[in-house]
Amino acid sequence: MTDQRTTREAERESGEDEEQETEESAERERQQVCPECGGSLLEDEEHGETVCSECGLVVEEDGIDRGPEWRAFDSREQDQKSRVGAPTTNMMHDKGLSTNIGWQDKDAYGNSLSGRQRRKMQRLRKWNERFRTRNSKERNLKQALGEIERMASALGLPENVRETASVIYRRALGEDLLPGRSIEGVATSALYAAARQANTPRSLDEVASVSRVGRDEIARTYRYVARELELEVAPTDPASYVPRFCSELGLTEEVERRSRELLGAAADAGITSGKSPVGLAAAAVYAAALLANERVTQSEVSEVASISEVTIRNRYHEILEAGGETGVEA
DNA sequence: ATGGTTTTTACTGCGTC
DNA sequence: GACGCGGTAAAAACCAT
Repeated sequence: MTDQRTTREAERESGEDEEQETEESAERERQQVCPECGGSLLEDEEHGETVCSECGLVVEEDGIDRGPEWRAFDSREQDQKSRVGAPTTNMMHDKGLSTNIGWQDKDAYGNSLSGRQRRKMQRLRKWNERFRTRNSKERNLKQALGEIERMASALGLPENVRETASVIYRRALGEDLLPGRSIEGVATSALYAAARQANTPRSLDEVASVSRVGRDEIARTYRYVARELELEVAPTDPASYVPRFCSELGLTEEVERRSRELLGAAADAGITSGKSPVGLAAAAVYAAALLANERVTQSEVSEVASISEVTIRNRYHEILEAGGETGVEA
């Protein structure tokens, strides 16, 4: 120990080269000795640091945490997140490999069971049945979650939306809302609802464009699911479309801010009710860009908002009228 | 199913680059 | 002359009843 320190210090004084330095630090790490005071080092796995027990010097940060990188809150999530799950469970149900417990309370020799044994078998039967039915739902769920994942990524929706969509889907599954409806349709509806709830809405058309089912079915299923699950989905706030439109059109924050002002003024003037939120947002963005002298054409806006130019024209006249009276002017 | 409202489609005229 | 914009009429879509 003392020898090592002295030789190291000697090296340092005699002008070390780079290679020697890195080699030396690697050695230090291996030997678990603090470079400052020579005390022994402790690994703090939770913070991913290696710390000196004597002087508290942090030798190494961002170490490798060898624990799981996720947490599972229930068994379903554990299944979903596990990276070692065998695919055989998927096949079991279909291949008839699952266990069946006979209903006769007889043992292998045909003798009747004692009351104690009978009760035990009843419990086993119950749980076996629970797990079996759960398995079929599980497979259903996997497919749906895959779809949600795919569509969310195609629509550029963030993690939390996928999370919410999954939760909604599971609830639908749990409440037996699936029979008579396609997995696709319900999955899409869940995603649509989740996007709205997270204030990053996508229009029905946008959602339909990445889904395997048509818009009408999505709308129908969505209504049904939303009603059955009593999802509280507030009418979409037009302002929640603004950031996306602005960024897709390459407009500045200034435009974004003004768009919100205009929408606020329009809401106060009471001209927003009954109008499509997308149309209002698109019109506000267009108007705001005009006021801020940033060049955008109506057709460009209609493109990103997937709304007709006519609607933009109609709305933005109304908006400017309302905005002008409320003090937002050019 | 129906009627009222909103949005879309399609077309036309006007001004500008 | 193409393009952006505005307006209009009729059709389609939407929504509550």
